[in-house]
Amino acid sequence: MRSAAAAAAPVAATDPQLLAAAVEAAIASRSPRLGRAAHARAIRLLAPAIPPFIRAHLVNLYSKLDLPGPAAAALASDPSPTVVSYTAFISGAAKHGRPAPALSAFAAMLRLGLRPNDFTFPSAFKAAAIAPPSSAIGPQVHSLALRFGYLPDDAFVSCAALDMYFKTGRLALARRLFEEMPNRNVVAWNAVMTNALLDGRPLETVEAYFGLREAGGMPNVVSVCAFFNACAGATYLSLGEQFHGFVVKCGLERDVSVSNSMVDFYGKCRCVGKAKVVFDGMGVRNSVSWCCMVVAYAQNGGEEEAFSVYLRARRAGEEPTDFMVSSVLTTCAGLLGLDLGRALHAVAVRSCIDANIFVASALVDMYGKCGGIEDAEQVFFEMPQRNLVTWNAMVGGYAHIGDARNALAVFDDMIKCGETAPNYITLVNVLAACSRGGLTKEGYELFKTMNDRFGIKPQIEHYACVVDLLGRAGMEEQAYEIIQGMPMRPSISVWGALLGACKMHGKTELGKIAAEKLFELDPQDSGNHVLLSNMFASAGRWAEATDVRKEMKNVGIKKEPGRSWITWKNVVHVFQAKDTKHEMNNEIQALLAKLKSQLQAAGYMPDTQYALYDLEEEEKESEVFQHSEKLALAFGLICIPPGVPIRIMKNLRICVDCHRAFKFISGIVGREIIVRDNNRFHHFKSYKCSCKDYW
DNA sequence: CTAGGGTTAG
Repeated sequence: MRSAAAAAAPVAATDPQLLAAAVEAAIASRSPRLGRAAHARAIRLLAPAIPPFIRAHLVNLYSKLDLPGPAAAALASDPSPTVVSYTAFISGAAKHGRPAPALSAFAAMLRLGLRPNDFTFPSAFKAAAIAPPSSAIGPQVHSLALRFGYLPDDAFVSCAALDMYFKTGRLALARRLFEEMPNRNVVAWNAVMTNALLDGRPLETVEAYFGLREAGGMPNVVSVCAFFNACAGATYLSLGEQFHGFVVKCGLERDVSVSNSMVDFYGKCRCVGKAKVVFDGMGVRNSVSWCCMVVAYAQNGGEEEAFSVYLRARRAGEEPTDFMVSSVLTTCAGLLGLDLGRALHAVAVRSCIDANIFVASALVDMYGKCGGIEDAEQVFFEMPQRNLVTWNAMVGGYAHIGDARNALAVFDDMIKCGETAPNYITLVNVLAACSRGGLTKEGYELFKTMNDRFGIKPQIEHYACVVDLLGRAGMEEQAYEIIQGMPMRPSISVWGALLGACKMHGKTELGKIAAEKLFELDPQDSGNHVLLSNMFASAGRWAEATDVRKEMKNVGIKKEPGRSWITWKNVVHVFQAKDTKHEMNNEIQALLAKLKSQLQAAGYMPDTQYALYDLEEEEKESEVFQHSEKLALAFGLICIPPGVPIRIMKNLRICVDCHRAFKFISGIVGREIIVRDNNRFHHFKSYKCSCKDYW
């Protein structure tokens, strides 16, 4: 901020030194506006005789601020450009990911007979490293550097060449250059370490580090970051912990980037506590530090903590960056916090980062997961560019609400557009959409042809989807055959899908088989036991239902209590079945009684098949009328004004009777009701649900 | 006045 103020201060004299200082300040402020002002001042005060070094300053100014047009104009308007102006231009263009202008400027200076120096070559290599790898530009720059005598002796030039060979995928050439380097410094080792990381070979990063140490070298900040990064990627927890000790001894942990990479490392190794210790101990933090801490919580099930770290960052004066907003949005998706997500969308718009592809994709994902499909569509259709993750998020959004038609349509668009090939996640989402939307034939066809059409072999998740798909449609036996023909061991989700289907269609015997497999794979899970017990109960096989319950008790498995919650005026109201503790219990009970008679008048019959024990019908009826989701709905109907959709969350699947009742209630009282359970969304409107009773 | 290797996200 100080530098911005300096740049804004008027330059009174035509003193070139003062002007140069103003240009430096404009660069530091990273503000194109101040940069243009500095340029205008230079032209006004010094034209027509601008000293050569000021011209180089101006080229540098525009290049550093990433204003390619003005930078090129400033260079072109210079009657006698120097190596320095050209190098500044090349450097800026390379830094901002514009290899083409950088390399053509390099060619232009050669044509003018200007001799590239030891500053020029590193920037030229940097540009060559990000040029299309098919072009042979990198080796050409290499031979020039040889001819001008900067290779192999100049350390800066050779390190830049090394990095270029790695980044353009010429591994053999890179390794040979590395072997032949006479001055193999830390930066050379770092280039090996970081490029191994980029190519997904963390073990090689660690090995290169030990190579550096054996050669008697000392790691610097970059080496340390790369090492932690490798440990994070490969979850080498104890190696990273040992390294942490060493880093502290060297005093390198005082560097912000090093500490950031430690926070990230501990987070990725599922040690949020240790991440927090590092974060709390940091004397200086930057926006990346806050972001690493948010991500550490978010990726370890600490959505609330992640969000509160974000709020702390904002209070500490951090601007919301694209990194931060996209990270926090995933926590909103996890919390199902549509309101929080909307608020973040507004933040993104205000900070002009809502079109960033990461942010926009995160928005599509968040809206899709939080039940705001129209908002997801709007973001999706308005974004300037899309990539694989964006498409997957949109298809996934449709899958969540079971809109198979639109999921298939978007998938079709993706294929037709031809820029992005689908991956296995895309196909999981499409199959899941078909399954939930009841497009059995289309889904099954896609499953059978996905390898031929897209070169994606069905993996375990695809099998789980297709078992679900067939199972929901009442083809449990066919699903079972597919399971038996699987080339890999069926997972929990595969057997779970079969069990769910058997429960849905009362295929008790096959369900028993699936349940037993599940008990083997995950003996502590309560959900499967409950499902099997309920299945016996609905078949009237009460003795077996009770046996399963007893077994659960013996093994010490507790059923997770069903909970539903609803947010009203920023307060979360949580309900459990038969809950009477809520402050508005009397009003809730009164409304439920009234609804019950309205429902019966409308032709609703309670579905008591899943009431847990062998009770008399009437008792079962009152039992299902105290389910947590019904209590939450009654509360919502009392508090939330007409016209506003009522959004309810549940930690387990919505119960069959509640589902039936909600359809009636949505029609009787003319309200939109949206239930998000642990499986999917249900949109109730005018006696119907978006799932078409197929879930 | 110009230079190499770097931390965070969907």
